[in-house]
Amino acid sequence: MVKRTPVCREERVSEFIEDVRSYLPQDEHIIELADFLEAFSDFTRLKILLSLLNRELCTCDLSEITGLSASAVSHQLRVLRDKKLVKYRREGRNVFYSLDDEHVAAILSIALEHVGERRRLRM
Amino acid sequence: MVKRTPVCREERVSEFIEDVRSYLPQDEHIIELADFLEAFSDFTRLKILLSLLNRELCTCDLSEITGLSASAVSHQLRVLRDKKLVKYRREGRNVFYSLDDEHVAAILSIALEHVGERRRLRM
DNA sequence: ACCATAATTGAACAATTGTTCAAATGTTTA
DNA sequence: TAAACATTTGAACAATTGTTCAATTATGGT
Repeated sequence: MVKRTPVCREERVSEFIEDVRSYLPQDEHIIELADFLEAFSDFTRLKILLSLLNRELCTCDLSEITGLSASAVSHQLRVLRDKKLVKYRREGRNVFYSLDDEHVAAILSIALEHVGERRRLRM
Repeated sequence: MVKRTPVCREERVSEFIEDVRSYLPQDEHIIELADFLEAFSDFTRLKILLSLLNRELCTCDLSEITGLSASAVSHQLRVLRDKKLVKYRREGRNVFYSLDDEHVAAILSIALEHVGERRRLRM
């Protein structure tokens, strides 16, 4: 019996698949990527990030702005800190947060553009 | 008793908070944004998207490339379709998928740059 | 009409997530 | 050293997620 691996690419299968694979980052790096992008996936975290797009804010500001408890905000800020989307500095009793770098701002604005465009196209 | 709302911004509180809020998109739009960005948060979906960065691929190719069952891939493709990250066309028995627009590719490359940079900084 | 291949679907399950609540830690001022 | 405010933490819980498995739909070839 002949080897009958996936038929959708016939004989070319292994080299074709290998070619596409060769352009992919290593699994380990894709995991890092997913970990980073996952931070953008929650409503509360996005609201925090969008607020920080304009200026540095403390936990208690963010609690007021989002209408969530300081605890809930702090838990999400920890996620954003761990995934390196925000940086922070303490000033007296307050801890002020800001976006970590321009990549974070860039992703937010491209995504805003995308959904804005889609909305205009009625989707 | 005097009104004692959040103390971290004293009397300026309401106007300050309102000012930050005024720059935020409506909640409804933040939900759309989260919905879109959430699609990037999973390892498998990311691998699919990164594969499609180079060329159009059918479900069975993607199954081979990712090493996942056709069913698992198809479930994730449905998510990507619903959230408008990919478009598709049928050709005979095969359904070919490709990235929906440049925004998707742009987000992927900025994110790759971000984690690459972070990696170089040993984080 | 039948069979093989391709793709999708629905139900089920374990695993993960985000919030709440209560308690603890820092920091400043009296 | 108290008391007040700001922030963080850990445990617990409901809700959501991604995969597997079995069944179904779709298309093309014989």
